[in-house]
Amino acid sequence: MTGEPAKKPSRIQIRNRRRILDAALEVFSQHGYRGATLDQIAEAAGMSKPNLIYYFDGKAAMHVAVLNTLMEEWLSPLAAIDEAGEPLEEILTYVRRKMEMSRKFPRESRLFANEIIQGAPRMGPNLESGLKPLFDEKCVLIQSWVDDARLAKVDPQQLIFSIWAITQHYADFEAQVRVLIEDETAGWKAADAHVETLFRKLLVPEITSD
Amino acid sequence: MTGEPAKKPSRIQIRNRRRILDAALEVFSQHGYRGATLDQIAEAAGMSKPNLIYYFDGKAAMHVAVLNTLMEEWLSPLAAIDEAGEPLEEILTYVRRKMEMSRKFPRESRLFANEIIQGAPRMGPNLESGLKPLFDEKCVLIQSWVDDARLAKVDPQQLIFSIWAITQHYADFEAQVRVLIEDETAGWKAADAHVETLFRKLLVPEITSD
DNA sequence: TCTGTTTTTTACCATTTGGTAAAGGCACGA
DNA sequence: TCGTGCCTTTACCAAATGGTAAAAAACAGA
Repeated sequence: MTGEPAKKPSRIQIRNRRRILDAALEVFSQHGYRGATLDQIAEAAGMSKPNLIYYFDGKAAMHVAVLNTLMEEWLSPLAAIDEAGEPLEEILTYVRRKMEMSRKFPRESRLFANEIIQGAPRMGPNLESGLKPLFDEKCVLIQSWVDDARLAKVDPQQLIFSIWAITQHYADFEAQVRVLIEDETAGWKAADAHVETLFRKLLVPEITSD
Repeated sequence: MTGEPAKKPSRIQIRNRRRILDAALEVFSQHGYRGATLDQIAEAAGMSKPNLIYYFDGKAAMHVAVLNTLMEEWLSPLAAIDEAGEPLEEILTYVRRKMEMSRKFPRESRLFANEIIQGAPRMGPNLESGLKPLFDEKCVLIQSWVDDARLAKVDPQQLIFSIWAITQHYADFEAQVRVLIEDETAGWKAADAHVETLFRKLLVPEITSD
């Protein structure tokens, strides 16, 4: 029923596909889909343009491949929020992991940012099917924590948006941050401390009287 | 010393320049600099492509013109933070005005976001000369408020980043927000309340004992 | 080593795109 | 009414860009 035999990919295929995806990530994240050219990607991947087409069925397919490849990893910190854990600590851990990802994978962050800002023209369905269910699930979980007074009263949806906005800001708007903050290392340290404080103050549950 | 005589622009010039800038804003904000085409802008402006070039010296010049035209207005809420005002109320007013701008001028927000994400290749100097002085000035002000215990201890730079990140998120990532939030009107209301709470909790000064 | 298959490259090509040349249209004062 | 100078458009162009054809090169199994 699956149509094609789907032969096992050779070692060369695996290596080259990886190289192309990495090059594509580099170029797409810096210039956006439209601004990226196959020549740029080819050069970054160290191979000729037609060879890209040999491995991926055109520019659009390459873009989708990059997005899909990274999507799961990108959402893994959210997925890792544990129902059984201590609510405040779970959320703060999530925040810390997001900050870490902004630092380690700014290209991935900008790739998604570019796509979303431009209206997610090539990722729309993926948002519905991949992101939305996970988002909804975690919102329900956080709401239950709020209802049990284990977190301060907060709108789970808005909370997650805030976390995304702040943590990804450091990667997405890095060019601006760099202009405004002289010492980069100190800046990151201050950012970590600030974000920790901010969400702690927002989320620490009130002392109830009953 | 100013070189050209700089004749007064005719009514037609004023009208058409405005129309072009608006069309350019529309197209640039949706597709980014590279993704936008002169044909798209021409169509949006309701005139022929060479006519654009008659009014603006090429695509890059148009982009810079749009950015510069909007820069001042975009920063006006930050500039409006008043040294003489009540600290917490000043900051919250700033936050509210930023939220309002996200709602009313999402195109402007996305225009800047696109530019910054891609490394501000055409706006770099403008950030240094236009944004940085204002940013530094307001950081000093906020720091003085903190030192006087009129605000909770907070890193002014990080505070401003947080405000930008959260408020602009609703405009820049609207495509994502729309997928995840069903009721748009309710979403905006919740956003307003959430943002208000978040920054109030962060900034309300501790009761000091001495 | 020989052979069939996979991988890669060298020309190409059609379209798109930023920009130009030059002529036509139009408003407005003399 | 007639120029005169501002405005606008119709062709065009050269470069860039996504993609193809087909041959060369590298590779793997017998």
